[in-house]
Formats: sequence, structure tokens, C-alpha cells
Amino acid sequence: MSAMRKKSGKEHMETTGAKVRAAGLRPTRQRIALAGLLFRNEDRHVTAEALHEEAAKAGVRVSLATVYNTLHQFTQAGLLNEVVVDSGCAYFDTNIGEHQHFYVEENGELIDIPGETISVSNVPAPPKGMAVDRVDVVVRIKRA
Amino acid sequence: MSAMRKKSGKEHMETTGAKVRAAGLRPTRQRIALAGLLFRNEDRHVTAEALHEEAAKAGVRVSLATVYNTLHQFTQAGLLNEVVVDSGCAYFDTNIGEHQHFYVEENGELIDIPGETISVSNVPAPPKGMAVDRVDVVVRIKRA
DNA sequence: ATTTGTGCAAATCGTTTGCATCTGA
DNA sequence: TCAGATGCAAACGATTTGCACAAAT
Repeated sequence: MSAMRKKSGKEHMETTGAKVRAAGLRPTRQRIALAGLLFRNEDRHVTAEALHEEAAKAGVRVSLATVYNTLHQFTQAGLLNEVVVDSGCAYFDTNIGEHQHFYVEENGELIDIPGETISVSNVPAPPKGMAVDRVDVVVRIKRA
Repeated sequence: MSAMRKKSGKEHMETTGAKVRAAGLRPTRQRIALAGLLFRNEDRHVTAEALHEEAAKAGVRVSLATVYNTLHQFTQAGLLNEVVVDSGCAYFDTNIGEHQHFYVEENGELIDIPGETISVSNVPAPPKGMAVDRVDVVVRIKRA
């Protein structure tokens, strides 16, 4: 995936529409536009607010409510991952593979750490009747 | 610390007042009362809302705003740790040692994992000029 | 007395929802 | 056509703030 060649604009739109359709969602104007913004580059970390602004700047008319709906729909469809690093602000990550994050507390920036890098061992067994859903690692960093 | 004997009520109040004073905070009625509730047992995970209710039930008159203020002051003073597991709900942990958590997504319950249990290795170096503040691991679990 | 904390209610922030309208298949 | 999506504004829950009052040193 990381060695994939740059996609042409046209091709990108096509794969974008296909992506939305494949997720079982109707490829509406705004979903395609948002998917276009989200999946243009390899890895993106966005908040609803930020994506809404970005869409506005790109000349796409979408309401903030629709941005929220779309982000959640994409997440449910497995196109996005939600990253929890801050109470009171939801981040969405276009990298859906297993990986971890640096979190710059100062400005709220997220930086990917490739999935094979960090290893977490000796995770204890969860209580009876429970199963591990996923293990999240957040490396909080600050100015040295 | 875990082998410490049960404290008597009186003794507990004294250590509680001392704790607040030692943190550089004026030992006011409500701070002492909240500290009393928080540090009575070894490990507690509370939300502001929950602590507020608990205080009310214990007959302590405190406003929710003051609970928020106090929790943040205690956190800044190093008496509490803030645990981020959910956008939109802040948890405070009386266990300030290095340790990790199970998070039961279904009901928002937090369960401590002792600090020596999990080991995280190969954390990459942070970007130039940045230093690791802390590494948080959250093991999200659900009904099997 | 002076400084610091408190309570309340209103303000704010991020997010969700209800409902009338629009749109893609 | 018509289920499904959108926009808007209002509702919402968690958290914060402003300011008059109260309590600690």
C-alpha cells in the first residue's frame, strides 16, 4: 500500500466512488466529496470540524452534521478508524491497519507509528466472559 | 502501598488534610471532603459527575463546578491521573503509579492493570525536539 | 484584611437529533 | 417512485467561566 503509485485525479474519483459503494453506502455527492478529501493521501488524521472547513475551502457544500454522520458511517464501514487521545475531541484516521500514534499534546497533532514497530507483550487475560477488542497505545510527547 | 494497613477514620482525615496541604492547595472543607472520598480506598476511577453524586450522598455540599476544579487541581498537583479512554467523558484515577487499563466499552468501566504487567517495547524516538511524556495503553474489551 | 476558593447560572464546545426537503437508484 | 440522505436549527451532555459571596491564612 505504501508503495502504491500516485493515482490520477480521474482514477482517484473512480476508486473513491467505488470505495463508498463497496462500503454499502449510497455514493452521494457529499459522501464522494468527503471520501475524495479523506483518501487522497495515504494517511490523514482529521476532526469533524477540520474536515468540514477543508470541504468548505474546496468548494464543497456540506453541513457539519453531515460530516459527522459521514465520518461515523465510514468508521462503521471500516473505511476509517476512530482514535481516542483526548476527551472532548474525536479524531478519525484513514489508516485502518494496526498501528499506533504519537500525540503532540501541545497542538493536538497525531503522528502514525507503523504497526510493526511497537510491541506490546504480557497483556493479561481479560475478566471472565470478556475478550480483547483491541489494544491502543498512545505515546504522548511534548517539547523537550 | 498495597500492603498498607487499614487507616482509622481519624487518621485518614489527617492524612487527607496533609495530602491537600502538601499539594500546595488550601485545605478547604470541600477539597478535604473530596479527597476523603477519593483516597479512602486504594484505587478509584471516577468521573466528575459520579464524584459529585457520591459527595451529595455522603452529605457533602459541593457544586459540580467545584468538583471539576478540584479534580483538575488534584491532577495538576500529581494526586490524580487523568485517563483518556473516551472522547466526551474524562476519568480520574487515584492510582498515580505507572499502570495501564482495561476499558469495558459496553459500560464505561475501567479496570487497573498493574504497572509491571504489560511491557511496551520498541517505542520509536519522537520527532526532533520532542520527548516522550508518557505511554498510555488501553486494552478495550467487550463481551466474548 | 487579604487572598484564595466557592456556588450558581450562564456560556461554551463538541456532538447528536428531529424534521422538512431533496436526491440517487 | 420512494427509501434513503441532507441541511438546518434546536437539543444535548460534558465542561468552563464570570462574578458576587464566603472562608482560610
